[in-house]
Amino acid sequence: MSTLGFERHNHARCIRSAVDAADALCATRGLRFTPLRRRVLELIWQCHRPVGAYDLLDQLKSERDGAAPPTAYRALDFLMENGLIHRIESLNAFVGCTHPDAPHQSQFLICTSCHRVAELSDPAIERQIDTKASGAGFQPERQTLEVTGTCDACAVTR
Amino acid sequence: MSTLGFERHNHARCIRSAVDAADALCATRGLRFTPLRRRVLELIWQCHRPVGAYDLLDQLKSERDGAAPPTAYRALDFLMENGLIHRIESLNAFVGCTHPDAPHQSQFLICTSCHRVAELSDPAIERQIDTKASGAGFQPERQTLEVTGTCDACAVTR
DNA sequence: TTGACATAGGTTATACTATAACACTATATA
DNA sequence: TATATAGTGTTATAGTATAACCTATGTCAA
Repeated sequence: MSTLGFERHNHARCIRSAVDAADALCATRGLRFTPLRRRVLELIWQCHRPVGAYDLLDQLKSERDGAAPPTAYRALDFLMENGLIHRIESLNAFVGCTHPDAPHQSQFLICTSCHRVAELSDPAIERQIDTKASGAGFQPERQTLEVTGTCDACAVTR
Repeated sequence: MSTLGFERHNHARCIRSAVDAADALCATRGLRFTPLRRRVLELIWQCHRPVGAYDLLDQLKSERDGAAPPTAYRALDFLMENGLIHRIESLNAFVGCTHPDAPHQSQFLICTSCHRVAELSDPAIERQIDTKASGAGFQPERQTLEVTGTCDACAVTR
């Protein structure tokens, strides 16, 4: 089974399991998974496309009074710090992490046609980058890999 | 000799050679390397730190009347389209390309201490990413790899 | 040489993204 | 239940990028 996220799947279950996983993870780590943080994570998981902070904010505004940029950004910061979402740097947008339990670097395939993204999570690539950086006398801390192109589905229907 | 850019070097010559190379490249390709574009490239090469568009703009404003955001962004677009500079996505900033002659993907080491960056340009990593993406049914077009951490010099003097 | 076209740059306005700072509330726990 | 800490509300502002329209300049064919 592919874990790439471009394939068809039961999305309602997909959202639920992401939120449940976050719930469990927060419980384990003693983190406060507040209604706002939970809601923001749900909104991000509505689709496999990266969501902008202000798109999120628009939604939050329609649901609660007085939502303002910090409302969104603080929740996003919490979710990022705890590995529940990733930031796609090249899009200034956020996407749910598909395996928040295992620490890993940010690796994404981004389809420029349907705008869906898939998390790559290739430990071999991660290691190779790490090795190369270290070999150059650099102490690597965080990697961001973003590959744009065309996903399977979009290539077929072209 | 390392090509990583963190080491000491004759920087005046470094700028000059970058601009000369750009000159030659534009001549070869029939591109118009206008005074504005040349100046923006020079400003970017003033240091090996990524430069923000508005830092650049401040400098341009002090040199020419009526410089406005589009003044900077258009020159930056030209330089990027032609591989003379790269955009560091995680910093919203721009840095000179160290080998604009050879097509390659964006690979950077970014020191969070001194804020200098070095271009990695590792074809093996590039290939591995390409292979992995293709294997997942994705047609890769552009790769962006950004590694943050601590450079050699900063690690020593800590 | 001149006119037509395309490219580059000037100018104004605005959209989009993110954070600072301070007040208030909720929660955890001693 | 007092206290400390974390979370959120609220207002303001900083930082990044593009749209749209206009003028100037370079290019090239007739």
